[in-house]
Amino acid sequence: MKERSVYKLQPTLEEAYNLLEEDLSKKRFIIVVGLCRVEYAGRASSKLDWGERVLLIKQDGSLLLHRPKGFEAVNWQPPGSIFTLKQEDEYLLIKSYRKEYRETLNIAFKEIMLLASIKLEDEAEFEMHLSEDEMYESITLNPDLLEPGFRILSQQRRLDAGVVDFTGYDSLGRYTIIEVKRKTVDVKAVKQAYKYLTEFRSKGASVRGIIAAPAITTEASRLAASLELEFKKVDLSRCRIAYKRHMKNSLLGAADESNHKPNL
Amino acid sequence: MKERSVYKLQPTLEEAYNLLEEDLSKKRFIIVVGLCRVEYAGRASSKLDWGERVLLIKQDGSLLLHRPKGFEAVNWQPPGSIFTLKQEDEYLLIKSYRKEYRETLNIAFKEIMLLASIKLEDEAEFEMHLSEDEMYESITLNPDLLEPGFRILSQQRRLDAGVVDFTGYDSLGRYTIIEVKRKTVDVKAVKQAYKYLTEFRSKGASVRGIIAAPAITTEASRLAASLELEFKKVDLSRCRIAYKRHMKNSLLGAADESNHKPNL
DNA sequence: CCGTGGATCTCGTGA
DNA sequence: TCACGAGGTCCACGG
Repeated sequence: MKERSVYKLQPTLEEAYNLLEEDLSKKRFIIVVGLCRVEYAGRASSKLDWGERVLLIKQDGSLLLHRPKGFEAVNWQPPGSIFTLKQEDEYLLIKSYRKEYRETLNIAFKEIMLLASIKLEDEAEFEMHLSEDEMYESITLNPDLLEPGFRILSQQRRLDAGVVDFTGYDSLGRYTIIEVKRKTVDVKAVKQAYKYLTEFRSKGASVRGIIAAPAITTEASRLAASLELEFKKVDLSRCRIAYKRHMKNSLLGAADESNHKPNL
Repeated sequence: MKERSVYKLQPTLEEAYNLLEEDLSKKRFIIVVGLCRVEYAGRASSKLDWGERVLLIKQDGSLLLHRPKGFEAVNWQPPGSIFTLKQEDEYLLIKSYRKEYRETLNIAFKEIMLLASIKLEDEAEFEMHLSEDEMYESITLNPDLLEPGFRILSQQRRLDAGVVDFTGYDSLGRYTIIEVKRKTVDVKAVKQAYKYLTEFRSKGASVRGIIAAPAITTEASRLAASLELEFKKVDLSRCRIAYKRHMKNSLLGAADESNHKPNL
């Protein structure tokens, strides 16, 4: 462990103060579990009375305070905030200040059950698949995912009403515009697609309109039908396969790069 | 501490397995610091190779995995997800499954530096001031915050295009609709407000349109001007004062209720 | 259950 | 730096 980590159970507030001071300057990942009270002021303001919580302070100056329940942190500070420590009466005060919004977060600890600080190493690259971009990409590479025989004319074509994802001809040669959504289509998405369709038709074009997505809500489906917009179910796992096949092939072409490792 | 918490430094994976099994069944707040690899599949899918991270598992089944940097968790699971443990080869596998979206999150630990689990108690109520609701409330209580002499006719009135925050008459007796935003108005907000205005005017009414907010972007300002929508700057601190005054007064009137405490 | 809008949203991208 | 749009957004509230 060689100085990389410090753990302390039930430290006194003074011990905690001294440890935290070093942790913050050494920019370690800090975990504090204890009884605290919180005040926030900035874009809004909040108060939270005494309770047992888990505080995370990261090496980049981000802060998260978690209550025993719920996905979201109850109070936080994004990266880059500045910390100051104070010992006051019976409390250990951790103050965090964020310049951009002039936001302050004050946490007063009355009792600390655990203080841990560690220098963490994590250079891995986070790979997210099937973002909206990649869904488009997989369709571009394989328009049959939309409809057998579909030929793409344009992508991300700008209109007055916005940007339409695809235009092209279907297997019967009909001019078609396609709006792609990665997730369940709601009425909002249908209305947007209808705007595009209207814009084309107002220019006198005979256009077929398609919304392509993995799913659609019942109400959106009803609206789409009444607007003569077709819904096409797109299978995400098929997109995934098409995309991976593409990545693999393009990686083969750039195999030299795939062997690179960071120097660290 | 009486069984309330368990801390273990550098546990073997087998020790960790046994401890985690009990922690999960006892629904303790769990903190794991260690070297892990992550895979997620559900609405999207992601992969994260080996690295040192901090895992939080809460008593309500929410999960957060944090890297050494950044505000956001790299992977997560909202409350209610279900966990299973497995020991496989050299790894301790923590699986989390979320029914709603059929999402799975698999975390494989190769080494654990710290395992802590605690039964946390936190019954405090989180008080947030100056949410959008409270901004409305303060304006309702004191319409002069918008414009001296303004009289409110309706609040949150439903239209086809959405819900308009206020309608009423200004000091000159002109029928006016008001859209309130708690933060900087952007073009999107202006367009929305314009929809409301259009709906009223399409019914033949002569209507004045106002957007009230603490600030407006330059472009939104330009758009508002061209659409004949007025921007009214609302001072948040004045809202705050008005709101607090109201809360104080209403608390005086409901003093008996303020003494209630939950039975727990 | 779906649908809508807000958030101390955060975070990227582009002008 | 500002403005705008996306997010595995999450979350609360309405119908």
